[in-house]
Amino acid sequence: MQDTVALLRSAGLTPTPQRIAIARYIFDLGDHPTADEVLAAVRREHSTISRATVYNTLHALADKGLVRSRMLREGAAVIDARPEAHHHLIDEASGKIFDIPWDALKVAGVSELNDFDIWEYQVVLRGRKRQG
Amino acid sequence: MQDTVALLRSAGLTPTPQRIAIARYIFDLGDHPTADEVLAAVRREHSTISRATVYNTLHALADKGLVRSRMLREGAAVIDARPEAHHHLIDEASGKIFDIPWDALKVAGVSELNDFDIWEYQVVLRGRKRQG
DNA sequence: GTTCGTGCAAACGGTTTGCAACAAT
DNA sequence: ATTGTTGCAAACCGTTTGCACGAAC
Repeated sequence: MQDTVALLRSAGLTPTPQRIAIARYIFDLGDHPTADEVLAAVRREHSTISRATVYNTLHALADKGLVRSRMLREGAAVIDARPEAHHHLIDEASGKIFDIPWDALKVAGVSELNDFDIWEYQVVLRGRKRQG
Repeated sequence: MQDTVALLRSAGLTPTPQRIAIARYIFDLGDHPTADEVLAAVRREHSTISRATVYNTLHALADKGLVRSRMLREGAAVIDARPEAHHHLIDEASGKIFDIPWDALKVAGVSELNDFDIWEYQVVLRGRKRQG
């Protein structure tokens, strides 16, 4: 909605109808769609939108730090609507990716890796959602 | 060498010259090459080896649990010569991937993720090797 | 002679690029 | 007029697949 327009504008991106639709889909969904899923979803409103525009917009959003591209699925990158640090759990039964809040896990020992300057890390977990 | 032949045989894979060369390269290197890097390296000895054979062998080795394919590089999977649990540090200056021993980091809170059965996790760190 | 492995080529899927048309300033 | 955005098509790259040849038991 207007939030999305303002968000795009404040990031220095002209809020075109296509970009608004892409951004709205990504941020409303809050999930981890692939570029193709974004394309398919936005095609419902904008039947003529092209793959190139989707990739252009995703790159622009990533450059501005509004989203992040993450390699959590085989074959395709996924768009992460939350650029702040958090962990990821991959449900290997459904393929779904769940965000795990940063504070839900504590990693000890990072500062002892003295050979490296670490500026980011995350835990990637694989498992299955419990039935019930 | 003979170790590699024995390794392949004990995994139920006929030790052909190509497979020996591929396995030897992967395990001697101990690094995280892409399939294409394996191909290029093995081409030095076996100039006629094909991409298909490399992929076939990598899949076979992965099926037998001798290596793992990991999504740690953009665009291409990398071969991990160590199937046992450990963490990974990606040097964003060189692109190199370093193994971090399992015991070097402690992750607390995994067992409190009650909605999921977790059967594997790792920490993925990004940073840069300190000069010196 | 059946099985398995190899090599070639084509296909495939995700992503990138070049370019012409078009909008907005 | 310049700048930035879109859409199309082609290219590109990593990976997979189909198939015929050849080696091994």
